[in-house]
Amino acid sequence: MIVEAEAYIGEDDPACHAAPGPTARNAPLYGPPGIAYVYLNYGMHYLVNAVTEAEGSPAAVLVRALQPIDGIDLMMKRRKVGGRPLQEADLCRGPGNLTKALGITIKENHLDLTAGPLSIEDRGTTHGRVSWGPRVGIRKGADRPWRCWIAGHASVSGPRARV
DNA sequence: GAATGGATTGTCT
DNA sequence: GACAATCCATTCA
Repeated sequence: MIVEAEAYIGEDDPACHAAPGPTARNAPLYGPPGIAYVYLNYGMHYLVNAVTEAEGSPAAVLVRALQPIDGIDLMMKRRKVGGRPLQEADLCRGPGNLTKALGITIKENHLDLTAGPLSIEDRGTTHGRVSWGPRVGIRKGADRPWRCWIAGHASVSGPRARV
């Protein structure tokens, strides 16, 4: 279950990967909505986006955190680094962690999110109140309040619990 | 052809 | 609270 996400909308958004215009890397953003856009950042973390449609502009939603529901054993195995115990709520806490827990790599780029092994579905329910605020971890365009998360949820990323 | 910086995380002090 | 790890697309010469 997705508990945290950020929107990156259009070439006007300096933090959006589409800001420099169409390139080989951000090509999925210019394709049809409902497609996964995966890329590697900081040389070590894969981040997964859902390509959306925003009045004709290239746009995507970055999936930042999930609450694990199924396959927790497998996630534990993938995330396990040291011998330290791993909290269930931490398995998919943060955009880099969740791709690791789900085994998402660059191979999942451009996958159809409406079908197939990697998909997102609307279950029509929200577990808690949704808060909105500024996006995390970016330098440009940090003023846009395009991050949303479930208030107080244990799997929401960030240095401190946000409400 | 070479340099630069980023939508992060875990570890160390 | 600060910093290293590490790769690829873009930018500059």
